[in-house]
Amino acid sequence: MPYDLLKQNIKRNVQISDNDLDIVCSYFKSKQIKKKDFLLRQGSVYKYEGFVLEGCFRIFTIDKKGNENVLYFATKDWWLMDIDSFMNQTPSLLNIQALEDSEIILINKTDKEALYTKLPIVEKLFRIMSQKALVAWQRRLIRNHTLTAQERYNHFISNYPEIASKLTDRQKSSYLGITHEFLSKIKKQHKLKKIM
Amino acid sequence: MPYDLLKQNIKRNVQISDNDLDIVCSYFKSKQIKKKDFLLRQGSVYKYEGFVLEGCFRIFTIDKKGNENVLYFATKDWWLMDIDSFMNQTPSLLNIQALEDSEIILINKTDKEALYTKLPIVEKLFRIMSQKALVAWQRRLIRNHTLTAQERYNHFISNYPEIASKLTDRQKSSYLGITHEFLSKIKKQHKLKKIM
DNA sequence: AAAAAGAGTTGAACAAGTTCAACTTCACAT
DNA sequence: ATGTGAAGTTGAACTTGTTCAACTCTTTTT
Repeated sequence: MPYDLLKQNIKRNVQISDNDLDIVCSYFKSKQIKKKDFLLRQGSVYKYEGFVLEGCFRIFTIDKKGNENVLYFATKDWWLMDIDSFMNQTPSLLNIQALEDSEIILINKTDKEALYTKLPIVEKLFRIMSQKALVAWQRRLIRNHTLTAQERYNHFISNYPEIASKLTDRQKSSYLGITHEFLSKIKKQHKLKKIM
Repeated sequence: MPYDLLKQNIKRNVQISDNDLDIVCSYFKSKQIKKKDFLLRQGSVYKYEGFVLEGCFRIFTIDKKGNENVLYFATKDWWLMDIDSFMNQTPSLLNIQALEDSEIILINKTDKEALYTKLPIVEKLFRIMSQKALVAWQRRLIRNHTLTAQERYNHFISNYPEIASKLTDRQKSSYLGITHEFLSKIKKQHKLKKIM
């Protein structure tokens, strides 16, 4: 049952019949992605919305100075969407890159629109998912305003240990909005505190 | 037609019949709020979702150190929602306060659920609105990571001049995630640059 | 197995933003 | 009209985080 993970994920958000679940699943197609390959590159249009079955992705932008800025990571059981580009079919500001060999399932825009029409419950599903995501983004912004880099680092590794364990320090620092040099110093401080 | 503003707002997001629009509007009740009064206080449960007809609100948290942290402002034609508290009917982390005498229209949770069931288009409406909001939050986080306080200030006042004009510098600084003293210094720098 | 590239660490000098305290200016309630 | 409190300004000392360069340690590529 390769789609079991997707089904469980959906059931956590809406009440849906097994039959409808099967219909939803039938719209998705599986895809393997090799480590370091891109699912999407800045400037091109995002044609698929995805759900990660296995592996790990980073979603990031590159600013004018050439710095990479990670918006978020997506591992097993996470949705991969570039809402802006997907919804409006405009060039994306984001890159989506696999950090390890990964497997995802994809749905394209036309099929998704069809699915919304065929099964109104899907509309509700994405409404609820989007609202939950919105809350998460708001909380992250508050953390960025109120916590120090040290505190944000601690929050990240204790709240997302599975993801953190797959990442290099450079990737973590990019997500936290600090330089990798400073993250290194934070970790040293942390160790010193433990010893004392 | 006091609900014209709401109707126009909705029509910008979904195609909807005038009849359905009237039904949607009939679920909202108007409320006047005096300057400095709270629509919601941290710790209480948010029972209504609102749409601003006139005036201005600030949505903010107070952290452990006692600092106020503005998440966003809402003026005329903006939605006022504390999604987390409203969706799950749990105590809110947010405060919503009127910055001037204001008028909003409200819908309560039970009625909103009823509306979702009665008119599936409303489900689509809020799905689309949430997704658009999500994009805006992601972009704001990127700006926070990549821009200096100076640049964020410039971005804010040039992108939201109407809102900015209603705010004190303290409120702006709280939204930008800096101290009001530093904002004052930024403005001075800015003026000096203009002169030279 | 060697070479090359990427990842982490460290230090010194620097820049960005904060804190605190003192002062000025403005709004508005009485 | 006046007093009071909130809003804005400024400076000095401070903290947090950056930059750049040098070095080490792994990984990956060949």
